[in-house]
Order: sequence, then structure tokens, then C-alpha cells
Amino acid sequence: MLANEEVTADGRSERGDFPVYRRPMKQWMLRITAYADRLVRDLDLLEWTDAIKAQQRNWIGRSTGARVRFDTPAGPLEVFTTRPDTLFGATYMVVAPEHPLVAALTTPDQRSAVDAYVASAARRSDLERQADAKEKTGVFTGSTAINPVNGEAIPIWVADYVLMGYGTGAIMAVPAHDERDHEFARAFDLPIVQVVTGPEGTDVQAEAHVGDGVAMASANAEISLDGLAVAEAKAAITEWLEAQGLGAGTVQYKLRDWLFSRQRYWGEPFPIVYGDDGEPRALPADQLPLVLPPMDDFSPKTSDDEDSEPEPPLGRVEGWSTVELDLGDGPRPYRRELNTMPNWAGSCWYELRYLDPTNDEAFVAPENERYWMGPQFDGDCGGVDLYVGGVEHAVLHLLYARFWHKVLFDLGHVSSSEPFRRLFNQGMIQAHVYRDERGFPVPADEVVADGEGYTYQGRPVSREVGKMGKSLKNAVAPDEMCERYGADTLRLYEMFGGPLDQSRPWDTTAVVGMYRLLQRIWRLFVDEDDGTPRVSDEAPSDDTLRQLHRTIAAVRDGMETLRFNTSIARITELTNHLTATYPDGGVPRAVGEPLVLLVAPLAPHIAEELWARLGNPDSLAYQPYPEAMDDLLVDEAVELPVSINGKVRARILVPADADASVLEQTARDDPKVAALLEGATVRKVIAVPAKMVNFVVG
RNA sequence: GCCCGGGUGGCGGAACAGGCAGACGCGGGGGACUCAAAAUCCCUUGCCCGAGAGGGCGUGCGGGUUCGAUUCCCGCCCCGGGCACCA
Repeated sequence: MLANEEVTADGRSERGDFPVYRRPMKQWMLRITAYADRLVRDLDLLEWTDAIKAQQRNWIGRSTGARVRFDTPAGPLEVFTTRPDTLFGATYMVVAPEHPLVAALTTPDQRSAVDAYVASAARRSDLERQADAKEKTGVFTGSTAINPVNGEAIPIWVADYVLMGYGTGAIMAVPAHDERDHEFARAFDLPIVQVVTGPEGTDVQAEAHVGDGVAMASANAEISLDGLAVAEAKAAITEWLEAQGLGAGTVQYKLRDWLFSRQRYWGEPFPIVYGDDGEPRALPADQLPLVLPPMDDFSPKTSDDEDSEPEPPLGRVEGWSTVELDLGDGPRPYRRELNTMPNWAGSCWYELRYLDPTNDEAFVAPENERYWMGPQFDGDCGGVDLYVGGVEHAVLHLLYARFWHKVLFDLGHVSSSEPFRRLFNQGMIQAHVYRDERGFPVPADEVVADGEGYTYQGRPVSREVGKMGKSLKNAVAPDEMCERYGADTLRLYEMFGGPLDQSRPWDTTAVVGMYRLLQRIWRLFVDEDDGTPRVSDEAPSDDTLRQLHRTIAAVRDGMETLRFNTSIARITELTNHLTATYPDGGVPRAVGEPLVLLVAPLAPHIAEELWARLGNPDSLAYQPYPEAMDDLLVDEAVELPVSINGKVRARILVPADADASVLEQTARDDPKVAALLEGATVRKVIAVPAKMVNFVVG
């Protein structure tokens, strides 16, 4: 048994190239659609990137519209539309090939054509249907429907551009205002009737007008939409349809219910058994957990028989697949559910288990959940403080886990309504991929660079950037760097390369920079020759103290925004300042100790070692992270640019709190500025305290 | 096609809220120390013109707003990711 994505375009299994038969199966579904609205709405509460939020919104695909009933010879045919305002422009209808009314709608003279079309559509995989989506195909059923707003008879077609899985599997086609319907109408020469005005030059016969406009040609004896804008027209016609009992406003989602069954061994077994009557029953709590039975052969049952019933591996476990149980009404025979749950079943709630891993009474004690994940202010959704993970989980894991968590919330098991308050998607360390003339990857570590380009075994190869992996022959392990420079250097180097969310190719050339930084820090504290500590108990200078506190503030900021590269840059600056100020040792302890603590999360080993050498008996892990003193963050004097007509011409030194008039006067007093202003007309002066001065000269 | 990101020196990347573009590191150039080398330290390094002082240009491209734009607005180009007949 395979999932759709494991089947190749030519209908064979990706692994092994076996023929694949499509087969409807009875499986467990979770009603994630019931949560669709909340899953969309609560995205607003999350600190996630807009990209991921947008992906989830698109995936859920909430759209508002109306359901409308059309009368047909086979009974009422209901459609979903987001544009009920264009009802007067509906010139035909389309049902999906799988629609239950297809047979009833088909007239005898169209029977063979429709049957052939439906059969060919059934044979084609979703993939194939998508592949040639450009070409619209379809067949007339022979029947017509009555457009409820104007009583017109419009033909009903079968076409595979309408999907059974969305809406009602049937549409009203408005070719004048829908691109797909327009294409179809042109292909089969169906009428195109404009009912919404477009901009100058709009010709709906040539191209559908999908945008805004004002309703036209949309009136019957009871209602007229003419003159109304799209939104108003929608509201008006929906109200009318509801009053007439012809339809109702509704919300539709692209999101489908969650197929939760897998036909393999590995996965949580469902605690469900079936009685003689075929009805499913849940195992009572005292018979949980249900664990997988031991097995030797996990492979699924194979068969070449196209009509054989698929059977999961668990079906072969005698004495497990059928059991005798007492579910309260005496011992009876039962068949177990043989499907297992998908991996998501575990990944949807594992974060909760970390809060209370040894609890064998509940998955998490309520007080633990409240402490770690509970809401922190009114209107807060709660959840883990920071979840770092890959973007590839944007719409599967992250949506499933949110749904799961909300179910637990509704059942009262958790106080947080979202699992992951803040999400951060880390980038990937990539690698160069080298390909020969045929486009095949060649081993990256055997490629040599000449001045011009790159060659492999003397032949030129192309270079691109890609994921690391075996198939691209470009994987590199960090082990060698770790061996040579140590784990601290490796850590710093990885963090210094750029922001965490960015992907970039692995490149080792700059690693010495971080190695040098650590050595400089080390030498600040330890004498190279005899290993003795070099710090002093002197008071640091005002300048050094300010530098320290600016560093603390900046490093903290980098930590909070997960931009460790900037934290490291600020630490480097402080280190450079200290080596220059105290070339022969004697860094004041009052500066040295905070520096070591700042370094600790980034390069923990060397920091811990230095902390001990500074004479501290306990681990620095028990120390609070340094805090910046606000009054030390501002300088007493600042150097500001003076520009004339926007070009920087000089710099002036002024007190940090100097006001605009002082700035202007100081600037005017500057000899260079004075020379440039001489004889010129100053039209305007902009002086922004602590920022700059600009003279506008005419 | 639609929706999201992103484009800054030779390279990785800074610039919190429209106010000194290029922090920090790598690489390059020059120097000190050394018998020599490594290591270390110092100076220098966006591009162009100029001997110099200095001047001009510069954040993908073209416009705009503003005293002032990497930052805001409009229109393009290129790269990366997602979705893809969802009515």
C-alpha cells in the first residue's frame, strides 16, 4: 500500500517499479476541518513568520460564498460559488466526473460519450490530470438545469476541471468572470454573458473579467443587482437566495479532513475493536495502552490480483488481530483495527511530554503545563517559548500539531490554546554541487578550482549551491573543523556566518577568525608563558565601562532576536578594545568577568575554563547573564555629521544632549563648514539632536 | 499564473524607528618583531579621477516622495521557497 506521492507519473511504485492499482479504502479520518476557522484566526496570536502564516492560510484556503440549488431532471443540483453576484451570468453547469448525479443526468444519446469520459477520468491519476490541465476537456450530459435567478435552461456538462473533493463537486459556470470557465466556454463554444462592468476596453468574449466592477444585466422580477458593487451584490443576492430557500451563504475550505490511517507496522495501533455487528468500539481506559504485538516480518501482504483486498501487516498476527475481550457485557470475540497511526500522531504532542517526562498517570500534570506553556497575559495563547524547526513542516506538522493541541485545549487537558507561541525557521547549511557536462554530480571534494572555473579529473564542471547529501556527492562533516579548532570555534563560526534563518553554503576559509578571537580572549585572562591569571582588581576606566555596557546591551539584543552573528561581532569589538587598552595584561576583573559570562552561551567550554581560572569555585551556569546599566549606554559627547545639501562635509563633536540650536551653531563654527557656507544662501537648516545637521543651500 | 522571502565591497555579512552605507570577520596590500619562518601586533583596503589636498560615483534597474532613501511609494529585472483548474 502506497501513498499518492509514492506513485510515479506512469502509475508504478516509486520503489521497485511495481504496478499500482487505485482502490478505495475504509480509513480513519480526523475532523481537522471542524477547526479550520480557529486555525486561521489564531494565526494572529502567533509570533511566526508571515511566510509560514501565509502558507497555512493558503493551505486552509478559507473562502466565503454561497451554496445555490439548481433544478435538474435528476433533482436539485447544489453548487458552491464565491461569486453569487454573477449568478445571472451562469451560462452552463459542470459536474465532476465522480459526481453521484452524473449517471442520472446523462441522457440516452449522450450515454456512451459520458461513460467513456468518466471511465478515462477515473483511470487518470490526479497527477496526470494536473499535467495536462491546460487542455480543457468535457462532455455534455444531455440535460439542462434551470438557473434559479432567471429561469433560463442551461446545459450541464461533465468535466474534470471540476474537482469532486472541493465544494459540492459541481459548479455554475460564469465564463465572463472566471478564467477557467472562460477557457472551457471557448473550447466548447458556450455563451459568455457579461454581468459585471469592467474597465474601459473590457471584452469578456476575449478574456474573463475577474476583478471588481458594478453589476449589470442582473435583474429579475423580484431583485435587481444592477449598479451594486461586487461586495454589495454578493450580500444582496445571498439574502434573496436565503429568503427564497434556493441557497445560503457559506464558508468553504480547501483543507481536507486528515487521513489518519497507515497500512504499516510501525505506528501507534488504534485502540479500536470491531464486534460481530461490525461496529467499532473504543477500548476502555483500563485496557490502555494498546501496544504493538511483536512481529518478525513487517512487510505488507503482496498480491498480483488486481481485486485482492489490501491487508496491513498486523492482520497476520494470530491471537492479536482477533481477540476475546470483556468490554462490560461479558467476554466476546472482537476483531482489532489493523491500521496504525501516522508519525504525526507522536509529533503532534511530544513537546508536552517534555514538561513532565516521568509522569505515568497523565501525559502532563496540569500545573507543569501551566508553568511552562500557559498563557502569560490576557489574550495570550500560551505555548512553548521558542520552537526552532525547518520550513518543510510549514503546513503538515505545524498545522496538525496546532489542531491536536486545540483538541486537548477543548477537552481541558491544557491551558494553552496553541502549542508553539514563537516559531523560528533556521536556514540550512548548504554545499556547492558540481556537475559534469551531462549534469551528473561529481564528488565535490575532488573538484579543483583553477583561475577560470572548476574541473573534475581535468574536465570542466559547473557549480551551484544545494542541499548537502549523498546523491549530490557534496556532504561535509564538521568533525574535521572540530578536531582542529575545537567545539567552541566551530560553534562560533557557525553562528557568526550570518543570521540563523538564512541558508548559505558551508565555507571553511574564514574559520581562523573565530579561532583568533577565542585566543585573544584567552590571552586577556591568562599569561601565555606561565599560565597565570592576568586580571587586576583595578577599577575600569569610564570609557571601558561604557564600552562594556554597550556590549552587554547589544549582545543581549542579538540573543533575543537570534542574531548571534551580531552578538559575536560586539564581543569581538569589546575584546579588541581590551587588548588595545591593556596590552600587557591587567584587564579589570569588573570587566573581565562579565565578558566571560557574555561569551558563555556562545563558547561554553572556554568560558567555563576561564571562569574557573578567575578563581570562581562554582560553574558560571549559576550566574545571572550580565545586565546593561542604562545610564552607561549613552555617551557624554557624540560625533555628528554635518552635511550641505545632503552631502556629508564635516563632523562635529557635541554633547550628547545638545539641542538643535547648539548643533547649528557648532556646525557653523566649524572652519570647513564656514568656508563652504561663505557667500551661499542658507535656505533651511535641519538639526536633529544626536543625529545630524543639514544645511540646505540655494 | 498566484502567494511569500531576498538582491549591500573580492567573500560571509552589519546598519534598532527615514539621518555618517559597508560594523565584525575572511581575503588582499604594507610594516614591526625574528637568523628565518610560524604565531602575534600595527597601518591600510567600496569603486573611479587626482602626485596631493580634494572631487565624483555607489545598497539589482527605472521613476517618485523628502532637506535627506539600503530603509517609504510606483513600475520592472533576477534569485530562492510555497501553491497550482479549490469555483
